[in-house]
Amino acid sequence: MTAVKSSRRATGRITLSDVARAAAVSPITVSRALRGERAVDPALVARVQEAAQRLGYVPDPAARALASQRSTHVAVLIPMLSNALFVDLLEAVQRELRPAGYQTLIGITHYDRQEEEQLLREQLLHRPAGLIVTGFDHSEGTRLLIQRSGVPCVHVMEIGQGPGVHCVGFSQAEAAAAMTRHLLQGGRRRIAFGAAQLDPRTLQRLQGWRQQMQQAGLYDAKLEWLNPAPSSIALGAQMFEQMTAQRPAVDAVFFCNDDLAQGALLAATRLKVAVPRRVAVAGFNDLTGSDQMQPALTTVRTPRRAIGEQAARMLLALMRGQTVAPTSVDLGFELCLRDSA
Amino acid sequence: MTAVKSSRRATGRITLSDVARAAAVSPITVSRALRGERAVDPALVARVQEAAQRLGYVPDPAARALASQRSTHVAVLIPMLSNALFVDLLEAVQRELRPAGYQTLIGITHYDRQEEEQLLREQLLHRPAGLIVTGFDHSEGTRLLIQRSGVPCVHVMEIGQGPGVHCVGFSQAEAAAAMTRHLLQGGRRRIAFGAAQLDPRTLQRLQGWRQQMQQAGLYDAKLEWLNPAPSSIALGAQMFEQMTAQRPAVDAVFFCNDDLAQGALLAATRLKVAVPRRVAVAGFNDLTGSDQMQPALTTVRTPRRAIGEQAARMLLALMRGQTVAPTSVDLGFELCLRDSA
DNA sequence: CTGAAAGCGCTTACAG
DNA sequence: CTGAAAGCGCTTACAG
Repeated sequence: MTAVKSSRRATGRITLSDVARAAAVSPITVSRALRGERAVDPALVARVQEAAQRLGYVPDPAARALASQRSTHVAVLIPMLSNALFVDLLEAVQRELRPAGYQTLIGITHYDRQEEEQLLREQLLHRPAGLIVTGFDHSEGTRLLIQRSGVPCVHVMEIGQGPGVHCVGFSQAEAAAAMTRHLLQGGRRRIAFGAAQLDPRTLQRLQGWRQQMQQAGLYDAKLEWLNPAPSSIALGAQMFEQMTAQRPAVDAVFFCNDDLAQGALLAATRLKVAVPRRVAVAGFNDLTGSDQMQPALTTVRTPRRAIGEQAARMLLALMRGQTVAPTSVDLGFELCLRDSA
Repeated sequence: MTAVKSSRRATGRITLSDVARAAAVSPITVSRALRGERAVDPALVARVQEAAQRLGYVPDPAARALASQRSTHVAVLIPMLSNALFVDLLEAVQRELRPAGYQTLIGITHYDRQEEEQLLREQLLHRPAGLIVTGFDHSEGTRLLIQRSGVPCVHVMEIGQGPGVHCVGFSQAEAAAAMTRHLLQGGRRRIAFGAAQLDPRTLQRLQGWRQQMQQAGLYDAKLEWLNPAPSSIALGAQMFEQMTAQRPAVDAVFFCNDDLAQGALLAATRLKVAVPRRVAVAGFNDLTGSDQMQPALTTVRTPRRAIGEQAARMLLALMRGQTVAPTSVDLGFELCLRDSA
């Protein structure tokens, strides 16, 4: 015989007050017991949890967000989903965040700083509990928005921005340098660098290659093959064709991303250019399919799943108000030596 | 000289009341004017809009959701982001929804009906304004949740479920049948069907192939090469190797997805199996890279971007309370004949 | 066409 | 350790 409250705007939803009534405590106590906040009598906590369970109570995210000025959303800003790298990253982030009760709000920036700022502005209206952004190359507006919002933020894919900035990634420049050293050690002298998109991380890889080539006394600006168009298999094929036609002396090409390298290998087959005999080909990221290429692609394996996982965990700690140390986590990389270089 | 309201819990946010004060009307009038709801005196609308603009007012999504029992979120349930198909779909959806003021909440089901139901249950707590789900193969619980929630819903990728169900897609079976007919017309007799994942749409394609083969009097269960593992380039290579070893008489293989077919072409190169001379290879979806393969892959081009766009527009109309006709939109497909078959 | 009142379902800030 | 009151910023339902 329960008296049914019937308001003009009743939603039928089980509320905190319903649980409070069932457990014979005040709504505030229910709120605290369920969130594990402050000290609540363990006996009451048990009673409240039992009642909540029995009634099938689930907190209303909108009400909670309005009252606490903080939602259960985590905004994730990534450049592009068509780069499989970010799909892996995102899946790892979601796998950590969802069980903790957070929803992921994805913003695709298309490698555009203005679009990123606009997206962030929109996301911030939802008062996200946390933020995950790609790299450090942001507009001044973006930087200010992040800072002033006070929302915990973790940067992914890159490392090293001094204290106060939380990040999980690896050194893009060092990874590229390591692959360049491998090519040099293999006896290659005229090692070209093929890059597309020309986003910040690509340029850091370019720097790593440059530095090694200069150190070896082999740097030549003509070996840089840069194209601002989006990275793709087709573009890699096209770049490889042009390169072999215009730079016949090149004995290795290091591509900034595997899709370009895969395209190059397909073009090499078509053009009957012997890989690695005449030209070695190396890629970056170890994307799906690279191990199946003819010859199998030598590349740099990057830990994007681990980055997503660690970044999410770091953010979870920050959102709980904990202090995180170290603030910069370097997850390294691995040379993946196969047959093409 | 404005009097600054200073509450114990002030958030610093510009609110509806601030705009109301500035425009010298009541908050309700501001609410109505800004949403374009009901009839408001055009002069007042202008005054309100001017004030809102000047103060930089943006509505609070949480407050709005709490009061109206409806958020500005649209939940999108898709099987997997590692299938480029769904990335294309998703990008198209976002491109339509974002300018209309809706945020996309992505749920990845991993082709699992129970996970889909769980995700939907979580999403529904956020009172989404709309729902986009993949296909029609849902658990009974999912079906009930959608129905009882009353949230407008559009199904994508498939068509034809009778009235009352909104969908945008194409006939998977017919598309597969068309490719099978092409292979038959090319003189192929022992056409194998290679499939992975075995999700509902893959099985519909299998049906389309079966029906054509039976009609041609060429059906043989041994030609079905089915693997429940996730679709990938590596798996396609492996399946092709096994098939050519165990079914030497096969003169064509029709794969249910391009990644499998790409892997098969790479394996063929490795095994020195002449494509299409000895075995024709066909794929499905025309994914990135298929045009670059050696030989270029013959496949079925599917309109996933158009599907995303149309589905989003249909949903927008439904969310506005409009009636949509027709409720089922068939966007067709296109044979993409290249060199491999 | 416009508004005063009440309410959406939580949490904060203050007391005790 | 627990609670009564007030408030978060909107919209609904009812009047006029």
